[in-house]
Amino acid sequence: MAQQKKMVEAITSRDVDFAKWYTDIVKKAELADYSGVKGCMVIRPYGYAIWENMQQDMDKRFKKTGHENVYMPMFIPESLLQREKDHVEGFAPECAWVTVGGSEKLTERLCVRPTSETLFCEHYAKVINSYRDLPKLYNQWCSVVRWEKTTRPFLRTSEFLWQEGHTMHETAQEAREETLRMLQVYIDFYKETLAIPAVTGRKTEKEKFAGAEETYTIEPMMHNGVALQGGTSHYFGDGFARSFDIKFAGRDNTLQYPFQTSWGTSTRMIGAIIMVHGDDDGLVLPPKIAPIQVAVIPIAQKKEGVLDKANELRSRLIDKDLRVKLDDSDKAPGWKFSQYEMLGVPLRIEIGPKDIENNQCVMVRRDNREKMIVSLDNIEAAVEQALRDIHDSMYNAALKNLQEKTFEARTHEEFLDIAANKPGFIKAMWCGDSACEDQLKDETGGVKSRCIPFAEEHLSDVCVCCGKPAKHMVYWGKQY
RNA sequence: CGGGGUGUAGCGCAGUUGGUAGCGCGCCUGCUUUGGGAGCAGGAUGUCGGGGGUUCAAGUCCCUUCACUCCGACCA
Repeated sequence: MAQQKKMVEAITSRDVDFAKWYTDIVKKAELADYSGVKGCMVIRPYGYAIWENMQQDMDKRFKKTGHENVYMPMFIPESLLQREKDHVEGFAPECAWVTVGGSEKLTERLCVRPTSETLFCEHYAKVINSYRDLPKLYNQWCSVVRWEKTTRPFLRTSEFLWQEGHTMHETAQEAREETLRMLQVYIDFYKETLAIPAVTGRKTEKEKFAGAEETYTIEPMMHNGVALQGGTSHYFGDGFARSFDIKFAGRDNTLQYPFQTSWGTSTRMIGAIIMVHGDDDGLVLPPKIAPIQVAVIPIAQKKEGVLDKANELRSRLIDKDLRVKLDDSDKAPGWKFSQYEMLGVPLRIEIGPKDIENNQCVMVRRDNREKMIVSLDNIEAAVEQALRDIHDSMYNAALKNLQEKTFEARTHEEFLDIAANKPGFIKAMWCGDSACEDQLKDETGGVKSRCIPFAEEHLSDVCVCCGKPAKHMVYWGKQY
């Protein structure tokens, strides 16, 4: 066999051109396609199946923590949006507006929701009257629109799918606990489901959400060392409640303002999966969310008994609730191997006449190409074990990348040197002044504070930028 | 929003001094194949991104729009 004579659908190497590699995978793994609508993408069945699997997993976690799903309107009247000053200032530049309905010009224009805090608040004002109505733990699955200047599939599109949780609590303490609880849900989801490790912590004043008192973030690192804000959880205090006049009668029979949180993750996570786990042969999907977990490839399938055996194998695995595809198309086996690698299918099983003779099959892991000859007697257990192993290996490989690309800077020169020469995160001390964040960003061409981690280390006494006494250790890095 | 690039068959591309549309892959049919992107034979496929202009004649020149992409400024 002439090996790889024609790489028909070859993709750009990850190390040669990361950006092109990324879009190649989006297209060739059939995750999404460009549409005729500026800045918007078509999420194709395979990409949407990944999103559905993520949704199901997260939704269970939200329900387990006591949340209920609701649906709010997709339009926000301008007057409603303007109720909270910081919020509207933050979002005004990226709002899309509806000004005409039918042929009538609207008396008040409608914003296509960029996020739904204001709508939740308007509703909460009606349904919260007593401390007995609290907490309100709502979540919404929907799409939102942000008029972005430049877009990239999954990472930044004008419209994107997401979930937004919005909760109201009797006390600040409870709301703060909720903010951190949901951040932890995200951290667990990233680790247990997406096999993605991340740095987490609190955003600086400069980087926090418009209208929030505190913003917490999960920041996974992509293979090339660039960060992606992977999910955020906000504590609002009672600021929105005051702006929207949400009041409840407390246990002491006084009128009080409730305390609020919101938290969100989006289809951007699909971008993270691509850039954390993918390689030069295509996508590599974490088994938990892979639309196809096992691809069964029959060899010499026209030979007597091969397809029967392959079908039997498929049925046995499906009985274990595994997502299995048996590809009995008349493509050559080598073509199928490459195709399912491109699609990131975690496990491939080859079964041919020789295997059947020996009551075995060949199992090949997508993540490390390891080939295993496995007896058909307890193939179910072997597959389930392999999928667990794949998940763990993927997580560990991503963790290794994160650790190897995290550096410490103690001086200004050191910081600039690392920023210029070593892609990744930089740990460095900071005085707390946003002017230093601005300066470092300018000097480095885009390195920004990612977060103040929960467990800060003491690297030195002074700010890496201005030399004044340091208040915090901050993770810094470029972001998508 | 500034600077570059691209738009021709499903995909990737070629198309010269303007002269009537081409290649590879894929697709369809048949036969042979099957353990890393199979072989042979036959076949189908185009508003040349849209609009306007110059010309006897425009994929090609001019104007104008739209979309995509990369690099900056702004952001889930």
